[in-house]
Amino acid sequence: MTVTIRDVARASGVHVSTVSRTFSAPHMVNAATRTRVLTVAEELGYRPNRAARALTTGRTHNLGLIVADIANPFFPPLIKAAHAAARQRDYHLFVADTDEEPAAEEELVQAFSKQVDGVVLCSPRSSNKALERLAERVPFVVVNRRLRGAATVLMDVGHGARLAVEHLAGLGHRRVALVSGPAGSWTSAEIRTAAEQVPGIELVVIGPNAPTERGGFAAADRVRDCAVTGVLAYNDLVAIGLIEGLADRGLSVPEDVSVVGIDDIVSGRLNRPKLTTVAMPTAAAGRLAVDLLIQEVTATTSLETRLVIRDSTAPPR
Amino acid sequence: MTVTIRDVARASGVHVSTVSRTFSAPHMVNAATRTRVLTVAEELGYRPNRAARALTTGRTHNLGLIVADIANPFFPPLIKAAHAAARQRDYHLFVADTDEEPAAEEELVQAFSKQVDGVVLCSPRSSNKALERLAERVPFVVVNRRLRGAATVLMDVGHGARLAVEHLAGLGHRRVALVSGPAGSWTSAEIRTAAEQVPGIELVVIGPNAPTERGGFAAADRVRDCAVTGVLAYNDLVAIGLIEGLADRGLSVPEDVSVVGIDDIVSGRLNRPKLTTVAMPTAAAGRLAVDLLIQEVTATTSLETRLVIRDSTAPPR
DNA sequence: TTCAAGACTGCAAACAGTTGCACTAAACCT
DNA sequence: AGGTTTAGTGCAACTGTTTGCAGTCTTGAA
Repeated sequence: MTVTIRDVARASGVHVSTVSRTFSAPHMVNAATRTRVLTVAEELGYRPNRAARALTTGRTHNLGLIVADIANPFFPPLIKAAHAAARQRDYHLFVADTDEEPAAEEELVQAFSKQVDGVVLCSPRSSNKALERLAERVPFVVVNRRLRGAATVLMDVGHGARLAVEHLAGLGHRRVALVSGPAGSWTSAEIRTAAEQVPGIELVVIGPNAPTERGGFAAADRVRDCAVTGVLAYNDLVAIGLIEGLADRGLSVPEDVSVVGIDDIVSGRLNRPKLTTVAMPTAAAGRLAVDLLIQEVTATTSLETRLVIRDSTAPPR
Repeated sequence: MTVTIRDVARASGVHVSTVSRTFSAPHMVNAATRTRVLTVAEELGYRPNRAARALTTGRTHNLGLIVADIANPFFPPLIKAAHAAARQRDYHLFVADTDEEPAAEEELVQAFSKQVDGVVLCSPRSSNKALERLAERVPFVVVNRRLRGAATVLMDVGHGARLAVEHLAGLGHRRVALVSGPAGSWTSAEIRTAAEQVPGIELVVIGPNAPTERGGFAAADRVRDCAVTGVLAYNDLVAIGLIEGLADRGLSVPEDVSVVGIDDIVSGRLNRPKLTTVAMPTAAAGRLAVDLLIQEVTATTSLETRLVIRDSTAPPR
């Protein structure tokens, strides 16, 4: 049924090992035989079986990518870039979704372990111990989480948050709210410590909140009650939900309160008002993560973020 | 290094075949030995090697999913649902992105073929012939494309388009534009033929257009020039771009012109005005596609769509 | 008591490749 | 001419698991 290396060997009058080598070590075989084997292989429609190859070499040429929620608009650009980078080096990409369930991370890594050469873990929520245990099973790189000993790619959201709050300060705001993210999120912690350090700004922290539009919507009451003129939201979805919630309460953005988001998802660009936000280099992170994985270098890199000023911020009344 | 079935066999004093059976055919092994093997396996941290298993059984327990553009907001919910369905049956999912390049479809399927038990192809653009050729290599199901002989899941966008145009008619519109999608798209053709059949409506077709916000933006001039009061756009991104383009030209939605999109992506819900749109059951399609694949049934199913009326449509001036 | 049936388990041959080693023949060097 | 290197190829063992077949040991029935 399926054509194997032996069929090609027979049809081209050489031993299987020669066929094997024309594919995995072409320089070791005579040019003439090589082309003969290749044409025969082409005719027969032979493709090396990667699973079988993996068995002896131990390398699968597959990578795993684990995110909390594929449908969260933050991730697709990252996934896309990771896929492109993998493809470029002839790797295939498993994609998995933990559904925001930390336990699923561990299980997925385990399940992947024999089938991939490495996995990239985005914003993992598992404990350090659990991650270290996993590191013994399969190489991985973590994105947006600090982890000793593992390859890491960080997006410098702290810097972005500082820029955002400074932007608000520059517009004349003095009292701003931080509508924070879920408890235990590295990103959320980074944002907070950075925001707190901006001089001349009185920061009130509201949270933790779900990292969703709904979470932002639900925080609207508390934002209104704490008498701020500016808000930094955990991410764009939260910002959009918050803007909607504020509108329901008669407050308009940016006239009554300025809101800045984080991530720069497309919905933010399409939203009215267009969101001022901290652009996260998600594509670069995805690409870099798989490159690190493939090259087996364990470095920790921090990617630049930048502030994109659009229409949701203005001087206070 | 890595613990194999032999290690478990040795440690629990049975033959490897018994260990194998405790995992793949538990009912064939004595309860006592089974538990012994399982505890030993647990202690040693043994996980069956799927690649090796695939070699003898021919089943990899992997599936492939190919879409045109992972970052297109239409797809992530589909991918997520497909992943969940796969996971539920202990399958892993390769995800790939053709970058809107039809040639990539064929190449990706080829590359996947030995490594998956089947692939789901979303809105493929390859020729029928090419697809039939691929069908010989690996089972697949196509989404949003009609293909004889292959398992198919369709979203009944024609019906949705008809509802949309009827909705406009009901509001009193008489002349509406169809801002169509890319040439050769099955979906676009479906929309068109359905929209043309609504009585009492004079339809002017504008296109083909890129299926993006930019495409919609670029169509704004032609929409203005053709003196319509209502528009059906190929998808929500086009609709949003169009609304923006119209605003630039001093036309507001829905006061001056009503716009209805298709897909019901989140950006449409978050957009101002909130988009009236045809909701596509993407999650259901993803789930169904992998179920069909796993169960190896080749049926063709058509999923219901429905009209969601929000704020971008109103009676004409 | 004897025999057949059934429940477990072991044996060994696959599955589709890779790779260290051995071998041959040609090319190169004095 | 003789020896040494080198290029190319074949041989066979190995990767981790499954599975048809055969063997052993119980168990139940006649």
